[in-house]
Amino acid sequence: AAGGSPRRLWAPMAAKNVLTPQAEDFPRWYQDVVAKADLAENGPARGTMTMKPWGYALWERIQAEVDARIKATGHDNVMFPLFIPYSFLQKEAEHVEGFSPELALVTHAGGEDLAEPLVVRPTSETVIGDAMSRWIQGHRDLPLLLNQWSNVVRWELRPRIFLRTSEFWWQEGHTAHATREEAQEETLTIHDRVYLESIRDCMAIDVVSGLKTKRETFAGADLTYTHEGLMRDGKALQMATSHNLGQNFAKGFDITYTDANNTVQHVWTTSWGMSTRTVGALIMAHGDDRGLRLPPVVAPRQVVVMAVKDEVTDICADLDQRLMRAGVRSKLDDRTETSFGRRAVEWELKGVPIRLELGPRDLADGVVTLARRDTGTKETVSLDGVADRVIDLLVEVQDSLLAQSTQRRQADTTDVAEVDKIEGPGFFRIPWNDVGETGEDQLAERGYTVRCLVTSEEGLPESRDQDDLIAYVARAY
RNA sequence: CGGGAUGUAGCGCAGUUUGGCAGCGCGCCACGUUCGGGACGUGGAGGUCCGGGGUUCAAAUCCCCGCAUCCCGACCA
Repeated sequence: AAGGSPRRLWAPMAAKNVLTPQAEDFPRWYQDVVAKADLAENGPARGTMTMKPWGYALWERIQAEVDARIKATGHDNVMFPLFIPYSFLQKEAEHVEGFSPELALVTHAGGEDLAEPLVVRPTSETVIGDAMSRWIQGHRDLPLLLNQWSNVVRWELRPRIFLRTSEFWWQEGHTAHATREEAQEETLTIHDRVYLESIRDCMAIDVVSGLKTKRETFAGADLTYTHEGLMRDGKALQMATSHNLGQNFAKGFDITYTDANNTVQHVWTTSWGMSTRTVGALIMAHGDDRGLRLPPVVAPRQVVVMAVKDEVTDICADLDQRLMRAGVRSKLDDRTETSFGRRAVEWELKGVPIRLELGPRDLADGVVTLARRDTGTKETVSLDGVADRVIDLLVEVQDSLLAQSTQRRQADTTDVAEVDKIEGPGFFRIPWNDVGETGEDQLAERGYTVRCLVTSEEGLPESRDQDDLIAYVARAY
């Protein structure tokens, strides 16, 4: 390296150590995991994102789990237009006011200026509300349960890969009901079943579930429920929201039905969404110094079978097949022309929960070496019993990751009596009566927000006016 | 929009102060040796130095204008 500066000479060494997380530069660590796990890269336009195969496979797994749960609650999938006439947004006053600053508008198309600008959808309440007004006539048309998987655009000022991109992919559910009670029940069912199960049971992330304050409520909603996860650096992240929209959109779009008494009534609607942000949450909640750690339920590959030497690839292929027949998402790595260390590191960075390493020495002993990604430990298991052991261990790893998430959330939650005592990372529990909207504004000046309100039993409140509410306060992404 | 930086090979960067052959690491290609935890050697390919204008014998480098990106803040329904 003639003429090379000292810094240049140790660049390869430094490159191996960039994953070390430090509180003050956690986002940097996060970006390194995204890059080294080969999940995604920044897109050509500001704040956009190109998802790479491993990142997409992970998102696809999350989608599959969420979609199955949505279908189980009786919803049908639909597809609505990407472009929405600007006038649609203006039909609900709070909605347009809330979204205006971050809208992407198409003003020119087909070689001429458009008579009316088109909004690239930031969410689809308006265009779906327009359809609902035609699709719903009588009470026999209710409830109407729709879900859409789509990309939406919100021109946020500070994009961050996966966590807040200008364009993101999500699932948005939209429903219409005959009564307020039914709409509220739907909102809570989605929140407690579809979303909580997806986040807690599939992604192994423990959350605080509650009601948003007025300040944080979705533009156009009466009530917004949220799941707030706590990331490794003590900052909270909103992982999914469900909205009871009351009759706000029903009145704006004239969505009415004739009830059993031949009276025309406005419907009650809900909407709810969960996005690619959850991939970011997964990284931030479970990642460690060696990269991503994936919970087995959402891992695109749960096990990778590594052939250490060429002569064992056949037996490794058999093992891979055996695992797949046993219902395990297994992958054979027979790239023996690439060094073992490089391959092992690649699967670690990508977060595959279990690696099975099989070489001639193992084969001679009738065993296989099993490496756990979450703990970094290795064990030797007999070749005959490996499938059973793998299945048990996948469950154990899943449980262990959730337990770690729960433990972190509990350890990082502090009870305080005054707003002034809130300082540092983690959640702070404080009676909502002692905060109020004034206290909320004061907290905002110091970078804190009320993430959500819960009842004294940690349950979901039915209204923001209950007396016993506890506020969860934290810094947030 | 306010404050601060940056723009040079696919990626990460040096070179700009003091104008003088376009460089380094990683990655990529070929061959060989390796390869039970991020291998090494030799050779090679790869460039609109963000764009436009100016100064000069000569500009990545100096001057002017523009554009883009990143960081801090505001904003994040």
